Amino acid sequence: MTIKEVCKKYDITQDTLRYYERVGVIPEVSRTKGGIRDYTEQDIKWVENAVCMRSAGVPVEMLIEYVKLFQEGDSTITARRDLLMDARAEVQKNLDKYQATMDRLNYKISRYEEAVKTGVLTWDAENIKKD
Amino acid sequence: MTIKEVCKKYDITQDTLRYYERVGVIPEVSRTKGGIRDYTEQDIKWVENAVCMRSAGVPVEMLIEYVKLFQEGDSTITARRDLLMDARAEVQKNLDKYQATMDRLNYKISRYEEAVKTGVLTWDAENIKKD
DNA sequence: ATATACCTTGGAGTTAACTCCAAGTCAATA
DNA sequence: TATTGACTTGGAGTTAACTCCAAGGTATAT
Repeated sequence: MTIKEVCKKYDITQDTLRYYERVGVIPEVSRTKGGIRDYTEQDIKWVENAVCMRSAGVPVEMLIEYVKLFQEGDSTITARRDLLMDARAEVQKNLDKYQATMDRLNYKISRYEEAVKTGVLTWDAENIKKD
Repeated sequence: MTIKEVCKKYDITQDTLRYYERVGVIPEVSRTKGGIRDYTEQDIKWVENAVCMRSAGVPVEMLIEYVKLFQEGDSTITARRDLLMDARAEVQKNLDKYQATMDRLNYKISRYEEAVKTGVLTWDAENIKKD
């Protein structure tokens, strides 16, 4: 698979994909004789993983560390597990924050829907913040 | 309430709080005769809102726009509602991504837990990716 | 074979959101 | 009242994660 196809598949730019490879967010990708990237299934799995992790804010630094450990072989299995658990804790923390923000936005929007109908913006006694 | 107290309450730095005020993420904060910030309940509500929204990745630019509209008065109520709905859609999209990443991490970690016990890292037929 | 489009690399530039700094002012305490 | 610590401003610097660029190689269509 060419870089163009992979980029389209995951909706990222070629620059981003080359950058990921350059810094080690994904292992080195296989090439044609001419030196042009030709992604294997394996390569694509790594890309998919990177895109997913990045979309949840897992730092590039952490993905690099994971790939490095992976390439060192089975002796790093516990280290990799620990890294994944750290990442998970971080993602969960953010998930909770995002949920809290959704709750706040839903409340505010419900007040605004009301205001658009009645022409008056009101808040519960608890929330005398008027914003 | 002093800037120090507000920062402690929301676990942010004074620089960040002054920056928020400077660029308009929150409205101008009230001052003592000496010109020192003295946050009112209202001011603090704005800070709380900003911190919450930022923690879910709502861009500074969007918060600035909201404050601007708010200060223009009731004629901007529908515009503010629309802005909030845009923000909500964005937060929801990210929430979904975070959840997808949690699922992936949970699966990987379960495989690693197994590997730590048995010494062998295995994957389902579907997931022959070995990472 | 030659033009066209796409690919390569290394390195420089950009963006958002802080974060730090210098020079000076304010306030609480000995 | 003098000193100490916290506060003020405007502006410069930093960081993470891309994003762009130039010079050149590769591959496909005429």
